[in-house]
Amino acid sequence: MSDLSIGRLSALSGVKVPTIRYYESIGMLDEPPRSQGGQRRYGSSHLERLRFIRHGRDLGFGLDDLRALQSLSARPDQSCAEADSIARRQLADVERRIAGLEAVRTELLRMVERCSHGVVDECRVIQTLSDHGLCSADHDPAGEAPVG
Amino acid sequence: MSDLSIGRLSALSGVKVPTIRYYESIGMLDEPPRSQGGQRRYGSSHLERLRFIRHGRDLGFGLDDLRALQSLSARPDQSCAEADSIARRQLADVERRIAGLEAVRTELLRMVERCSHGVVDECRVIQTLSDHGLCSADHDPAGEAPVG
DNA sequence: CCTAATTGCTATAGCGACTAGAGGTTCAAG
DNA sequence: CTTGAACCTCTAGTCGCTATAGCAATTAGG
Repeated sequence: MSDLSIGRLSALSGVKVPTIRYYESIGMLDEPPRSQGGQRRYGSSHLERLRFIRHGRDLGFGLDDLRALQSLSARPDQSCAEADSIARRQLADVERRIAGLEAVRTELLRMVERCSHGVVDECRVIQTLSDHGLCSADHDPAGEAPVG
Repeated sequence: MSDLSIGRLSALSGVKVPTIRYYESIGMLDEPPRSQGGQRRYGSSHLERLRFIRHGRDLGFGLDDLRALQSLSARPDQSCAEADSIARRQLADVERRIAGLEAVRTELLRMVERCSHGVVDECRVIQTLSDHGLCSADHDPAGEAPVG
């Protein structure tokens, strides 16, 4: 119990102050005790939890997944099959997004390489956007999500 | 002027009906004339515009970028330098996101490969999330955005 | 002990790019 | 002329924050 202010918790966890309060508001993080003046005072368990969340977010997990993983880790005797399946699902999603982005990258490269740097009328960038038929690869639905 | 209903326009462009109305509401797409009963009736210029938007969105461009590119293409005599720079910026962004996702993929692979499929207490998936120190690579801020 | 700067508080609204739902109206085929 | 699919508007919700406003508490220096 290290009695951290929200600012120190933020610095130690790498999670921004408003984000910490947001996590509390949606039930991702336990409400901490308060100082006499009403300011939040955190302990080491909060820091651990926030680091877990931060790391999971960096890996692209959604908050719902992290909630599920968190509640699993509170029951250490259970099978980790569910954790495994969440992680595999996330892996598949990341691989799908990479594949989509690779196709997009290829087409963007073609666009900028062929741009003759002349006038808009002959601009490959705009021509290509106007006519999907000019594309080679398929770069259709790929996927999106946070990655940072 | 082919007098398309919003449903036919949607089918021909690959953009969903509510999305077409949304584009109109934010000024991405001109307001079409209406039938006597008040239903939207589109012409071929709307179809072209929507295909342009759709293709650009597939490539990850934001609506603001597409607005800029669209207004450039309305002035065909100008230099395409700005179009080129928008496309290059988008390319750089895509490459940054790919790099981030590759790092994430590597770590997710490590997680699931090392999972012994036992109990949660020994689960690599949860252990890894709990302790960033177990990671090899950096998989920090990478980037996010739609990818199509 | 006093003050000033920093940090904290709540509450609300906004971001991007849609998506979903309710509850009603118009259109086109038969 | 009926029927049912497609259309209409409007509002609210999604996800994961981020920003702003207008205060109150804490803390470091003198």
